[in-house]
Amino acid sequence: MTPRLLLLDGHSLAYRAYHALPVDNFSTVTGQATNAVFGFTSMLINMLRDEKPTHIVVSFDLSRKSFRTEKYAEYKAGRSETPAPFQGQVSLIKEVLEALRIPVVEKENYEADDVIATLATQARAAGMEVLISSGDRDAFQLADEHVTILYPVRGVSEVWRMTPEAIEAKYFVPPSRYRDKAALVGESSDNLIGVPGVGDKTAAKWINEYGGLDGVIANADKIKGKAGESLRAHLAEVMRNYDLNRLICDLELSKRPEDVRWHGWDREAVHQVFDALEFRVLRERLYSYLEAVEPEAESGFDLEGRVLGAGQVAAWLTEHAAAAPVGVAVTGSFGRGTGQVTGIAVATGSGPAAWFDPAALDEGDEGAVAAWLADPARPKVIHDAKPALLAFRAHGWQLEGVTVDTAMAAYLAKPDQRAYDLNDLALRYLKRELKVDAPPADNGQLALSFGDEEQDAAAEEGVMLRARATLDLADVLTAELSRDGGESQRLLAEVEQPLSVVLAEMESKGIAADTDYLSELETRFAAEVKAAQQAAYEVHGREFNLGSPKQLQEILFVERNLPKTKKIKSGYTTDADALQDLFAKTEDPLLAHLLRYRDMAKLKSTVDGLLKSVSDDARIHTTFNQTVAATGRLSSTDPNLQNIPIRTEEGRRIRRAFIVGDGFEQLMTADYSQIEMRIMAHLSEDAALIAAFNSGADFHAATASSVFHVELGDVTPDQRRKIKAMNYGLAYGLSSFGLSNQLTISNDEAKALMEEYFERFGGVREYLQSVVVQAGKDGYTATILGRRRYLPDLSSDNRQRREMAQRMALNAPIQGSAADIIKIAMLNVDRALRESELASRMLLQVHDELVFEVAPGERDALEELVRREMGGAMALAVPLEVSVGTGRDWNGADH
DNA sequence: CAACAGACGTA
DNA sequence: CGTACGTCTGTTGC
Repeated sequence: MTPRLLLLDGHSLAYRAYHALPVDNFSTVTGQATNAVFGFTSMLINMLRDEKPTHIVVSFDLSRKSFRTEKYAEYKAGRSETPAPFQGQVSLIKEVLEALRIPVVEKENYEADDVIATLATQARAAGMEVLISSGDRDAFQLADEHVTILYPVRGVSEVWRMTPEAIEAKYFVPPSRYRDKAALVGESSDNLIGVPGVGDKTAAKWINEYGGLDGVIANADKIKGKAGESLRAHLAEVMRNYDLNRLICDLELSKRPEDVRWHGWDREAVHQVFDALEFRVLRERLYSYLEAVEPEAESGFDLEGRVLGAGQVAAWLTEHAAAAPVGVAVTGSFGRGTGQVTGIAVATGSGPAAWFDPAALDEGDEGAVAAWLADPARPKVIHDAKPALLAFRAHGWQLEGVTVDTAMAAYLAKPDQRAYDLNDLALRYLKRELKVDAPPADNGQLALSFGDEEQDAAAEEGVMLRARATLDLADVLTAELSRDGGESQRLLAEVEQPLSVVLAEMESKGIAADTDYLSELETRFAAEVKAAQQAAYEVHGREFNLGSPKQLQEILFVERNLPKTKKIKSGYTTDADALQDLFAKTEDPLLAHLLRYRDMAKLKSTVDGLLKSVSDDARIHTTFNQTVAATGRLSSTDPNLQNIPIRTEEGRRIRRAFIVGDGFEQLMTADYSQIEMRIMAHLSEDAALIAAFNSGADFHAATASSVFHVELGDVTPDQRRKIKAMNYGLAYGLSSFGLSNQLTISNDEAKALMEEYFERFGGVREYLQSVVVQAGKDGYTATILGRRRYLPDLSSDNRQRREMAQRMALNAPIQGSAADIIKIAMLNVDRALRESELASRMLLQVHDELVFEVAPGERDALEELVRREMGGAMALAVPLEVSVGTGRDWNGADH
C-alpha cells in the first residue's frame, strides 16, 4: 500500500473551529474554553477515519512574525487580535496531539504553510500520497495528482477535496498557476491587495491567454478596458503578492516524511487529556472510529435503519410507532403555504428506524401512515413542524401528537440565534455530528437525488439519522427548558407549539390579491420613477445611477458641494432624513427629485415583489417565522406582509390590492391600541399612567396634559406630538439626544421634557431602571409569560455594546410581552372560531393587528368574538383596548 | 456568486 | 446616541 501522509495546518484549522462552534457551549467546569480544541479534534478524527493516513504531521505558526512580515510589514496586518478565549487552546491542541502521538513540526521565522510545502515536496519525491488540510488557500498551489488539499467548509463537519481538477473548476486555472491568480486577485485575509476590479474569472482569462503571470505582466499594456488600466496601476502589488505567496519547499526541518509514521495513540494519555477537556462524546467517537471493526459505522446513534418498500410501512409503524415517542424527519420542498414530501424517516429511541417514500405506498400503507400521523396518542418529535404540517396537509394528511418541536424548544432556550439548524443543535447539545450526505436543495431543504442508488441510500440514511437526532435532542432540550420551574415548558407546550398549527392554517389560506390592480400600480409607479429620474438628470445635467449611494455621494458632496451629512463607513449618508435636512438648507431641486425617486422606486419594488408572490389561487401566502425574532415576535417572509406601506397616501394604495376573497364578504382588521404602553403601565404599576389609560381619554393627550400641567381640552397639537414621541420612545431606551433629534428641539429642551415626564410618571422611570438592574443580575430578561432573552453584553467592557444591551433589556420585556399577548389572543380566537362554527377566518398577524376574512353575514358576530378574545387575552392593570374596522380591502378595513 | 452595506417599509 | 424585523439595490470580496 502506498504510504499516505496527512499534513495539517494547526493554526488555521483551530481558528476555523473556533469560529464555527459557539464558545459558550464548549467549556470545562474550570471555565477553560474548548471550542477550538473540540472542533480541531473533531476534524482530525474525521480525517483519520475518512483518509486513513499512514503518516501524520501537524504544523503551527510559531508567531505572527515571519520572513514575509519582514519583507512586507503589512502582511496579515489588519487581522483582528487573537480573541481571548482562543488563546491557550493551541497548547491544549498540542496536548491532544501528544496523546495521539502525532508529531508537531515548526520552523522559526516561517509559517506552517512553508513547513507543509517542504514536507509535501519531500513526500512526493519519496513516492507518498499527500493530503494537506489547511484553511489557507495558498496551499492550493501544491495540489497535483499525488497531492490533494482538504479544505474545510461550513463549520467543522465538511471538507472539500480540492484535487487539481476541483481547483481548476473553481478558479479556472490549474494549481501550478494558482499563485499567479492569487497575486492578481489578492488575498484580503493576508492583507494582500490585488488588482481592484479583477476577480477569479478575469485573472484566469489573462493567465490562460498569456501563459502565466510573466506573460500577463509583459503584455500589461495590451490589455484593454478598465481592468487593464487597473492592472497597470497595480503591477507593483501584483509582483509583491507573487513574491509573498510563494511557499518555501526546501526548509531544513526536524523531521522528514518517513519519520512520521503513525503508530496509533497512547490510550492512557488520551483518557487523561479527554477527561481534563471533558470530551466524553468525542472520546467515544475517537474510539469507535479508530478501534471499531467496521470503521464506517456511525457512532453515537445505534441506528438500525431500514428502507421500507410498498406494503412494509403499515406493519413497521404498528410495531415501532405506538406509545413511545418517535423522531420524525421529512424531506421535500416547502413554502408559500404548501409543500411536497419526498421522504419520511421515523426513528425510535431504541434503535430501529425506517425511511419510506410517501409516493410509493400501497393503499394499506397510505391508510396506516394517515392514521399514525393523525393520532394524538402516538407521540412524535419533529424539528420545525410547520413546513411538514403544510406538506402533509397538501398530501391530505393531518399531523397530530407533536409533543416536542425541537426547533421551537431550541428557540425558547436561546432566542438570539436566528437559525436552529438540526446539525448545529446536534453538535451543540448532543456533541454529535450529523453527517448529511444529501446536498442541500435550493430552498435550503434537504432533497433526495434520484438515479444514483448509492447516493440515495446515503441520503435516506441521513434522514433517518436526523429523525434519531431530533428524538435525542428533544430530551436534552426538554431538560434544559425545565430548569426554570416550568414556565418555558408551558410556553412551549401551550403557546408556541399550538400556535404553529394556527400559523400553518393562516399560511395555507393566504390573502386574496387583486393582480390587475397591482399591475396597474406597477405601471404607475414605474412612470413616476422615470419622471423623477428624468427630472434629476435635467437638474444635474447628466445621467447617473440614482440608486447608487456611492455615486450619489460623489454628486452631492463633491460635484454640487452640498454641506456634509452624518458620517457613515463609506463617507456621508444620503438617507431620507439627511436629504430632507439638506433640502431645507439648500433648496437644491435635485434633492426633491431624488427623494421622490426613492419613494417611488421603493413602492414599485414592493409591488413587484407582491406580484411575483401571487400563487395560482390568486392569493398571497406569506410564511410566518416563529423562531427568528429574539423578543418573541413573529416575522413574515416571502413576501413580508408585515411591512406593507400605510403612512403615506401613495403607499396606502398598495393596501387596496389585498382584497376579500371569493365567498367572503369583507376584510376585518382588529388591533390593540398602544399595547406596549399599556404593558408598561401594567409592569411599572405607575398609578398616574394607569389612571391615564383608565380615564378613557386619548392617551397621548392625557399624558401630555399631565406633563404640561394643562387641562385635557387645552393640550395643543404640538404638546401632544412631543409626548407621543416620548411615549413611543420610552420602550426603546430613547435618550434625550435621540428625542431632541427626532423632535428637532434642543437637547436641553428634550432633557427638560423627559425630566418633567418622569416627574409625573416616576414609576415608569423606576421600572425601566429596575429592569436593567435585574437583567444584569440574572443575565436575562423575562416577559409576562416568562419568555427569556439572554443578554451577556450587559456586563461588557465595551460601552457601546453594554448600552446597546441595556436598551435591549429595556425593550425585550415590553415588546416580548406584547408578542405573548397577541399569541394568546390568536390561539383563543382560533379556538373560538372553531367552537362557534363561524366560517370567517384569520389570515394575517402584524404584531399588534390581526386581519380576518369575514364570511357572509358574520360581520357582527366576528367582531364580537374578536373583541372578546383579543381584549380578554390577558388581565392587566389596564384594559386591553381593541379597535376594529371592516372594508372590501385592507386599506378600507383600516379605522 | 455570495456577502455586505445602505436605504427604507412596518410595529 | 431608539427596539424588532425583511427586502431590494449596488458594491465588494470572509
